[in-house]
Amino acid sequence: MVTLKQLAKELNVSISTVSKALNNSEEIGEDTVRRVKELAKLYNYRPNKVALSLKNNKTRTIGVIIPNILNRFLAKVLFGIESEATRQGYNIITCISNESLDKEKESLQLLANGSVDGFILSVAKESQINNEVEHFKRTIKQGLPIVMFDRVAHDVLCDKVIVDDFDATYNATKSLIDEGRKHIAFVSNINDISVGKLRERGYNKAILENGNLEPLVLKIKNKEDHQKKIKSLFKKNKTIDAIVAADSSSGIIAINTAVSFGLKVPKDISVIGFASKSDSNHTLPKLTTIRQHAKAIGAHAAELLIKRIENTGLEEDVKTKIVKTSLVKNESTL
Amino acid sequence: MVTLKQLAKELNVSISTVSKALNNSEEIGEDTVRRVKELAKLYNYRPNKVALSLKNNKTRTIGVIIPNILNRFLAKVLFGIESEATRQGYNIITCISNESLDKEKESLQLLANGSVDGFILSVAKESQINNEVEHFKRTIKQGLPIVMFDRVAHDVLCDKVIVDDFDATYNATKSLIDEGRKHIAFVSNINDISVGKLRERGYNKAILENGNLEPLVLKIKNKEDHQKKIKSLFKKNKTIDAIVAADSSSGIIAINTAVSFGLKVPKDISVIGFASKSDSNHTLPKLTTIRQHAKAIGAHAAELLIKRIENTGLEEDVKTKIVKTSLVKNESTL
DNA sequence: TTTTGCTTTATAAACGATTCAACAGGATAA
DNA sequence: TTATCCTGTTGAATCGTTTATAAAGCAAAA
Repeated sequence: MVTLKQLAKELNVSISTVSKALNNSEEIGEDTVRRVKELAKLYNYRPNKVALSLKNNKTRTIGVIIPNILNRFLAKVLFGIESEATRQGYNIITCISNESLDKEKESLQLLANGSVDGFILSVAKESQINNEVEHFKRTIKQGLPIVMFDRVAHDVLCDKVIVDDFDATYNATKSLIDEGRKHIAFVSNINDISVGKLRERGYNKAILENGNLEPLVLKIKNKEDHQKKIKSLFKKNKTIDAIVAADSSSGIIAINTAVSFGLKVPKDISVIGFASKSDSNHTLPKLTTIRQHAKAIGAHAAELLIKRIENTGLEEDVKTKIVKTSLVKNESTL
Repeated sequence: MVTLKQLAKELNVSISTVSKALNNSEEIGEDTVRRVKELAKLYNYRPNKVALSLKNNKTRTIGVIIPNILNRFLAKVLFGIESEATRQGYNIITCISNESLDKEKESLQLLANGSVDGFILSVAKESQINNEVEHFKRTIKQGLPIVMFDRVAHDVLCDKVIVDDFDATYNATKSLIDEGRKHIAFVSNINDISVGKLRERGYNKAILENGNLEPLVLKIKNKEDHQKKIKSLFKKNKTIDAIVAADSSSGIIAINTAVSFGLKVPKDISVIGFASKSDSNHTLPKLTTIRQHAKAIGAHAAELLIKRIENTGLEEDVKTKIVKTSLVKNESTL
């Protein structure tokens, strides 16, 4: 990589002259500017990012800590973050916490040494279960802003981007009631995280509001055989005529299980689930889904963080942005 | 963030004394070392990463350019890269090329300014179609090593990690022949990339080796309705009794379509596809899959790159590592 | 002639760390 | 007494930038 020093030497001028010439400073003579720019172009000179970061005490880099990259929703949020960050001239350093509290702590520590200007993260399952938030607070106190998305820690004062989980399942359940469904079950594989609990509450509210219905909730633990549990739900409850799934896997498995049991979807049974577009297009019939607009969530998070990074001093109040879900009617509902 | 300077001032010693004390230098007196370490701990001092990078001309950061983060395989490779990189004390900066040549070029350019020590990437679709490789060569000439995985550019001299795509479909097809299948179709949604072509050739070879069989290939373009195309394949070819799918979507859709047509899987028809574990567990029956060991691929790529970064000078010959697939028999084959 | 002002370029400091070279000051050897 | 050797510490250079300050050269004004 060429440096200012090398250009300066070859041109027989000082380093500062070269720097100023490249930055179109008025101070430098036209002729010199031209000569400098020509040589810089020839050698494809780019200012060294690391040197700039040191000088400016800004890295234009965001640390992103994701619990699980194989989760389609989280992957898509990451995509949104990357897009918006790139658009604004920021890079992202990605760490995967693997749902582990220790890895999450470690990643924060490791990047809070000048590597990044701030963090975007979704809280690891283990951290949520243990309600551990000290590491977040410490990071913020160190002067590094955090934006949390989806799974957030309410006790931490920082910007947040969340989904209207409660309303989403409430509305989905209501739409099934409006279809005339009488035995609506709720299936969840994510009952240990905040988001999962909110979704269950939304379902419950819709069911209980209607005096004639009984809630029926199946909570599946991570280690259990997902297909088996759902199959036995169907076997034990022959009257089920609709399902609200709190996560992508549950929705897909539910629809496939129903079909394999010879049930007609959506004639005999309706299914609504949280899923990405591509996942919902893979089932047959195509799954009616609650779309979370993951990319937009990521973009909002990046936007909020960058704003905060660039407006330190202003100390604005923290914001919570709610990204509304939409119910996309496909073929698995009436 | 505390700096050496601040510690030095508070302790009334020089910066170099503090630095040496923290690095356990023999030169510094015991007592001083203790005092320095205590204060450093109190203030939670961490050496500034940016300053170190500038000094050492090494960032311990890897640039990763991924065509599409929503692809489960690529996401899992990223996971493998991240794990291995973290294990070796490296960070990763992730860029998403979105299958675009321009974005790929841009990302390389943008990070080749001292931000990273090298690159791991899978070639964007557009770059492969146009057979554009100059930007890779330029980067390598600049002194930044590249490791390519999965979709590689054969004309570029660099380390590579690939899958035995040809053998994978060859063996899968043969196993279907051994089951006694007579009408084996090949379905692909990725025919425009190198990997897809290799997979088709493996299938073709197995079919043609057996004198009695006819190849039947369905190539689906990205814009087409995936489900529709596969449905019409079934309708037009009632005798199909097995399917080899070149990509995850095709396999899943094929199995769901077969089931919805009332075919018994695997009694009437077998399906084999490339898929992740979780995707193959979502179909019913569970999809027999060609497993690519994506995480291992990522880990190998990171290992190769780090080795090359740390052994510059040695100028070893470039290596191509082939990670063998395995055929995991689930419930969609006999 | 001297002062003032303008244009253009150079010098130096700073960011935060490491490390080579220098240097006190006391102990030991010659 | 003087040279030599430790021990513990400090100063300065370096990485690649930017930028405030200094300065050089020259023309115009006083």
